[in-house]
Amino acid sequence: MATPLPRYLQIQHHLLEKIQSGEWPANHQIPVEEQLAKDFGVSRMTANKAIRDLVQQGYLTRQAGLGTFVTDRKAESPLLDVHNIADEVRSRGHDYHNDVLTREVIAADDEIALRLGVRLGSQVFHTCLVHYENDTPIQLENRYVNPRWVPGYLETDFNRQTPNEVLVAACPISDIEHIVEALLVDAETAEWLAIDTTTPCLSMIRRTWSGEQLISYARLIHPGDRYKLRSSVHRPDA
Amino acid sequence: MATPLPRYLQIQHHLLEKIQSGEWPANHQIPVEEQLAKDFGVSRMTANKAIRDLVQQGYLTRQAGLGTFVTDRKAESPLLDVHNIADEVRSRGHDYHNDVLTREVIAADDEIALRLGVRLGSQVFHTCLVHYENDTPIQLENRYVNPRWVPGYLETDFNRQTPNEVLVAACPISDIEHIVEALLVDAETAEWLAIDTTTPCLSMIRRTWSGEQLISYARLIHPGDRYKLRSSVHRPDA
DNA sequence: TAGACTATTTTGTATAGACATTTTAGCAAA
DNA sequence: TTTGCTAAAATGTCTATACAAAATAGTCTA
Repeated sequence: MATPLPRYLQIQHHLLEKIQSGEWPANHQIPVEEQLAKDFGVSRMTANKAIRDLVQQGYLTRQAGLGTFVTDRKAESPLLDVHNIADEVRSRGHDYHNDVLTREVIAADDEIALRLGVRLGSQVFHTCLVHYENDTPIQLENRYVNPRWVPGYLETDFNRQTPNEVLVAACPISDIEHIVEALLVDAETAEWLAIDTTTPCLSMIRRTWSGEQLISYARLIHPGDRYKLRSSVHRPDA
Repeated sequence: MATPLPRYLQIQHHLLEKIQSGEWPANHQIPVEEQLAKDFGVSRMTANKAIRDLVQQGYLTRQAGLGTFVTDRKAESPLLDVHNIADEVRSRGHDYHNDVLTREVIAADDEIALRLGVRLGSQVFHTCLVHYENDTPIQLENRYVNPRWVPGYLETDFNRQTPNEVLVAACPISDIEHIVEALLVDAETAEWLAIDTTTPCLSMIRRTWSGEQLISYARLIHPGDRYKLRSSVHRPDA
């Protein structure tokens, strides 16, 4: 590079490093403009420009008479996350395990054939698992998988690799559809989730495609008081 | 207000008006810094500040040696259409209308200040609406809007333009975050939605950004038996 | 005619200084 | 103890100027 980095960008990088390394936690007061200007040997206006940009970008918060502080914002979840429950639990520092209730090959009935896009009576893999966070059930997963695309699905040790991970490993996931609703569950489901039948639950139906191929149809039930679904969408062009 | 609007903000407003009114279409070249400075009787640096901010916010695009141009935005994403409750209802061939329960300016308390990213005590717009599909309530919308980015919000006729549409019209929506959970609602909310307090409901918290600016914080409550949330994600690269 | 040079326009970065506004802290007066 | 004043610290806005870098249009030259 013939042209060196502008000095205000150098200052920004310095500040971002402090913020992103965690050396400056949320609400930490950063050096005042005059000090920054002195440290970097620039005028106050240049330090101001550097800070101003970071404020607009949401990293810093300023208040006249008080100072400039690191913005307190929650960790943003990855944008197009394939939503792996095991990783999610572990990222909270908790233990993850699951119980496999069902692991079978079935003939697709009306509903499954329709939802999975296969012929009536086709052989389809079916699993039913309860996922635990620290011994508390947080999800009941009922999943139907098209054997054509993930032939080894049923042989998986699901405590080593979640159903989701098996799919991701087997084929590139290109499309995901979610249908979410709130409902009450039947007695059997309630028992598996260790809740009663008056607890509102989050039902999530997830269909997963690889290219034009419908790979898997899953129905996930979360006890309402133990789970929140978070999603972010970012459009870089707008 | 004893303190007049800073001149660089006056310039920004002038430019935004030209852009949002359509007088300056996409790719239109705006007056050069020197001209703007002369028109508003300010120094070039002040005009530069005004333009610089709008570039960061995505309204303008600059190129050294060429000029400053109105950013060419892509057509609105289906994401927004899907989440526009009025269009959704009408697309089902049903009638849509809403009741405005609250329409006010409030001082941001702890929670609102945190969630909307504004200073404690800042003035914030607040509206509370019930959305109907064929005279059946399907959503209670509690929304807080940052007045800085959508100054005319409170004057809207919400039966002609939903809150969501007002935001989309006011600024380019670049990021949306949803947090979804299942829960039971209090007696007042239940009454508004014409349900009882044992009906599981879908709670959706939606935060909307334009660039790095947090525009709006909304809490949407749907009766569980009357609504399903549908979302699709497509990853072209995978 | 193709290529090199030049001038012009416009944005990009940077400076040093000035004054205004906001907030807090400390001190003095009621 | 409460109130009010003042000083300070810090950000907010603004100016006038300077030079650098990028793109373009025009001109001169080989």
